[in-house]
Amino acid sequence: MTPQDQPATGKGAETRARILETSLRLFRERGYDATTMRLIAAEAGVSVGNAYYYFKSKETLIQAFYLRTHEEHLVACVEVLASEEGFEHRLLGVMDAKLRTIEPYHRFSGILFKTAADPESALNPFSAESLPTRRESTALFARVIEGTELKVSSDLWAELPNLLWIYHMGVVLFWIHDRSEGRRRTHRLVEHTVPLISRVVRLGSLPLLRSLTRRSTAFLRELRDEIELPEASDAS
Amino acid sequence: MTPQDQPATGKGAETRARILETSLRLFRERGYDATTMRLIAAEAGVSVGNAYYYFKSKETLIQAFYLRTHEEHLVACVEVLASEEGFEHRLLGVMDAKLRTIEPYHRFSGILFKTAADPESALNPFSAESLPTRRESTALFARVIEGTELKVSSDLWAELPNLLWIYHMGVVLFWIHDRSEGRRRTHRLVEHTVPLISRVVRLGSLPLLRSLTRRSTAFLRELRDEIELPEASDAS
DNA sequence: GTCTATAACCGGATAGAC
DNA sequence: GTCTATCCGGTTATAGAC
Repeated sequence: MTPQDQPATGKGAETRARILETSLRLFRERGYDATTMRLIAAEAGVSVGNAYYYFKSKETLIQAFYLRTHEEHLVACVEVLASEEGFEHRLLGVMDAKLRTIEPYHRFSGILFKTAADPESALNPFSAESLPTRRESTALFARVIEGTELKVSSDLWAELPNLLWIYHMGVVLFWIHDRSEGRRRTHRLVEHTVPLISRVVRLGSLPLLRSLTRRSTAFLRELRDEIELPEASDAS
Repeated sequence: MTPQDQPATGKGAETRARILETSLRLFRERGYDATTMRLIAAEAGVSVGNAYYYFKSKETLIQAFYLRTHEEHLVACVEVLASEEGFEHRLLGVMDAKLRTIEPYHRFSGILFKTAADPESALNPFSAESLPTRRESTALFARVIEGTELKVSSDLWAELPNLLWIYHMGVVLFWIHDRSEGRRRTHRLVEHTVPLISRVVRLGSLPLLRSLTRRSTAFLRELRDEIELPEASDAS
């Protein structure tokens, strides 16, 4: 139906790609607000109406950006995940890869979180529409803990990928607001919090903390089920 | 100079108030987007240009909303903070008061926090412009721990208000995305996490976790200083 | 110097012709 | 699938009234 999702392989696919590339370049170069739809259209050599034929709104272009950086992140993680074995090194590597992947877009990141914070927007990472992407992203963190020496209880093991995904969202939030040169503060944050997480996770297995861990994971699981199941409200 | 901050006590003060009340009412009734500046002006019985004379942008109206709910929250906390003595009860009371205060605005909270999330915006809670409000809000959490039986090391004690403020921001973020009836999920989240925080804080004093706590609080303090000092960059 | 009103401008989005 | 013309709403310029 709409040519707005999978460009498939028609003639217009090339036009679509041209508009997308142009807009991402302009976002990088001039930021989001300064990049008007009229400018994107002009630079891509199409009319405004035509740009809207392929992307139903300016925001939609952001979604394309998300997808792209996510894919780039996956690629950037391949090496660490293949070579490193320790939990800390793997997590650190994945987080570093993330920061490196999104850095070129820092200037335009403001708008990202802005739209991401809107509960109405399909772009927000907690929305039902984002579930597939979220699952994929969480799967990455599952790979971080798979095949490591990490010894944790099975209930924590099941929730850990989600917890790490949330942690990673928090880091991105910090990054967005980070005005230090080269995002120095965010890098320090990661370097400091990754070992912290590692230690806390290991501590969670101690008998002393067993009941606390168990209750927390149970609650987490319940919340997650409730949210991921498409509004299976009270009455059937 | 600008009549946009303190209305003082002139004749225009009444006009300003009328515009503000009208817009807040319309936001509640029709949502943010459906409330145009032209409509606000018409309903308030002024011209569009006049509305802009008192509020430099539509966003500014949101700032007024913030201020109002913050003040309402303070009032709503007076009782718990005066009567309760235990840390858990005090924190729970303050969080409950928060949720109760903002609940009437849940419908259009998305847009509110959307603009607040923009790093460029003076409205965002992490901005330099928000420092005074942030300090005030953090002070509220300092009052939560003051005069309780809570026994924690002095370094953690110093950082705890900030940590609780961040926790409270996270809860609000969850609340924004909470579509359950009566915000049931958020309430459960608070009920579950408050005791968890209490337990973790107490555990932090154990010898086993002493070094972990010390290193974390040191890092937190450093980060906070760096952020709160107005960009005291490398070179003087 | 305080306040008000009208007429634009600008950019996101849409309608409808080709 | 592509274009032109147009709408709509936030915002600003400007001219002036009290």
